[in-house]
Amino acid sequence: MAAAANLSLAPYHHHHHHHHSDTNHHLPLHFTTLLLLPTKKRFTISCNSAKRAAAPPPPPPPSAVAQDPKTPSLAEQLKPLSTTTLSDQPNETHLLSKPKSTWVNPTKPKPSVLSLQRHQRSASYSYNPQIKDLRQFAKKLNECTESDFSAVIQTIPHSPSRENALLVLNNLRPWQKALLFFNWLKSQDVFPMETIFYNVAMKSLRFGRQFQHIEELALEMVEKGIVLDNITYSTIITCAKRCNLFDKAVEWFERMYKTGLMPDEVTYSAVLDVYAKLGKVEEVMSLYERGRASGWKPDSIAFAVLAKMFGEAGDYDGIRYVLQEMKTLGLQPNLVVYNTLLEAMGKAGKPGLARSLFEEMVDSGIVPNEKTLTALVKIYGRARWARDALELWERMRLKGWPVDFILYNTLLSMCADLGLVDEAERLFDDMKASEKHKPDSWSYTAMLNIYGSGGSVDKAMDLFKEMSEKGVGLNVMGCTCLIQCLGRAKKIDDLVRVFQTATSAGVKTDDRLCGCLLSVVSYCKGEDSDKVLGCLELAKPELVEFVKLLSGEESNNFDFVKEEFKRILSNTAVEARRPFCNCLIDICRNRNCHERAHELLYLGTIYGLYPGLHTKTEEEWRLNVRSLSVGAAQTALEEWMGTLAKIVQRKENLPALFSANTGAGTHKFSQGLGGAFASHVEKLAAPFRESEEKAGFFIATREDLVSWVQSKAASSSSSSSAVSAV
DNA sequence: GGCGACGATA
Repeated sequence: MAAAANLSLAPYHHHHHHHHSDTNHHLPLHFTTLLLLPTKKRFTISCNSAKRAAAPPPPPPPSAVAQDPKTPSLAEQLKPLSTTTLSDQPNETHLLSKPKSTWVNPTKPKPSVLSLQRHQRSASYSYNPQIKDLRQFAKKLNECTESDFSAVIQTIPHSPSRENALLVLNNLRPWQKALLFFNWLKSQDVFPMETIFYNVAMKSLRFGRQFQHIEELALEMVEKGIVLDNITYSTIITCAKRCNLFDKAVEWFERMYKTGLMPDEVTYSAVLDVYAKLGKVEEVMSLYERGRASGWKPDSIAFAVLAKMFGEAGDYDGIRYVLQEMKTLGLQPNLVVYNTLLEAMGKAGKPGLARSLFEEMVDSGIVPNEKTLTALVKIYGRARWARDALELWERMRLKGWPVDFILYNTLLSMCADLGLVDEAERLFDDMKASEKHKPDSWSYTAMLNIYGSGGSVDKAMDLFKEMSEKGVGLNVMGCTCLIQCLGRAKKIDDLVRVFQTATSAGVKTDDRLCGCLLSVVSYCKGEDSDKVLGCLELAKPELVEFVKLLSGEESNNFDFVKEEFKRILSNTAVEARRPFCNCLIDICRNRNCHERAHELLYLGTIYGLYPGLHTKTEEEWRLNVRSLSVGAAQTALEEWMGTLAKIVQRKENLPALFSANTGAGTHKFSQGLGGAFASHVEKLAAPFRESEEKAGFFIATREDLVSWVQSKAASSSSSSSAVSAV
């Protein structure tokens, strides 16, 4: 409960006071804050921010509102908002006192911002006794071919009156039919085409994602002088959004803006979503505040949009802002908003707050659905909170909360990530026993992941057989898990068989799978290595070529290797680049090409594959090898020792402490790194010792290191350097 | 007898 209170109380607080103009000092703190700060990580909440944020000063007099003689574009309007003042609570006189305000609709004599027009469904329709016939007719139109259309249209059971025509148009699903019918209506010329006909036709076109056609209709409306209303604009905008034509969506909103039409709540949230999907957080917040200032009361959908946006940005303060705003407006989050907020909390890295928000939701009487639980399971999994995840699962079963495939599979992959083998098996059996949710290829993948990373080759292969028996397709990830497992068990013939089965069944190989094959190559010899390279040859031939180049007899020059390596990396998915480099380094070391291994580590570093490999503070220099393979970590250690030796010899300043972080091996792939590192330290006789307090750390003091370098120089130096030293 | 002209979540 304490955490729940935490969530909603602290208001926004900003640190960036520059740009803070005098003109907006009267606005509530959160308002100006949001408009002024740079997009990324704008806010940090400090503990005392709640105390510092006093009650907002009163709004300015209406005359303080800036005016423009011409109608500027929306972009122009949104930008200067940060230095422009707007009233928080406008009223009618306020608006009428500035007739040129962009947001006043010139076609309407009495603009009412506060009561936005929303269509009243009941009012626009009355009961139509011919509905059955007309629906049947619409069905016939839907099902006929386009060439039969003109014949079928003649069989219309009743006269195409305005209401009848609307009813039919409304029931035409395929956009082609809607467009044909719409054009037919126009050719009949029995009544004038009103806005609603265009809107209904556009709905169908949007369903078919026909933005081109929608835009043509809209331009036709403009040309014929038919009024475009909020429904028209929001249909156009959401269609553009669905077609990923975000610039078009903005363009049409700007157009609407220029006509002076007031957006209603639907248009607001549609446009906010467009800006949010474009990553334009500043614009979203400007528009949000502008809307609020002109009397718009944001609803749950608008807040879901905002929450999603802040979640995507991992912006925790933004999430708090949403909660605060809802509270201010006296709006209780609904299920969707809670789900969005929960997911946002997860993305912002706040599992504890997500958990308390979830409890708050349940306490308020809202029953979680599949999406809620999926979001939460993901969060607990990522936080490695096995206990919370399993307790949640238990609670789901007890309460009979809804489950679906995604939730089941999310639970399974959570078990895979946390190494919960027994629980995963139980869950998998549950799925097999259930009627509705038999394990699918995702479920099998999660199980293959568990058995694969746990080294249970036989169980993994049993699953593989079971899949083909049950007709469940193997996907790339399952294939990768299986191959990794077979590789470690040195069952290379099985590996090749799995690879061939998968590819001939249509599995498209990806760079992760190639990285997995490459890692098998790195620890295989002779014939085995050739077999795996044979698989890799089919998936990524240039990589095999590069492996041959690395161990080739001909002495390749560095620049050539560099160019080839760069070419391969740029044709490789980002997430597979470091694994490639790690494996290639391992391959070099296993083939005694240590020089080349160092070159590859160097190249990997300059291509940004190992960010944070070295960190330096005043007191401590650290080598961070957690994301490196064994060979790469050894290479990095050698490199570091060489550099440190030079620094000692040059008598430059050194910190008191040196450390190497291998990680404690809790992650399934990093196991064994610590041990391998320890033995390499021993081989080099480097003065690092495993830390007793911090698992996964190797420590050396400055004194140890200096004396090691000096003794090494003394023992290994030739007589000439010994002479020069004298 | 009961008619979806506009917006949100994995």
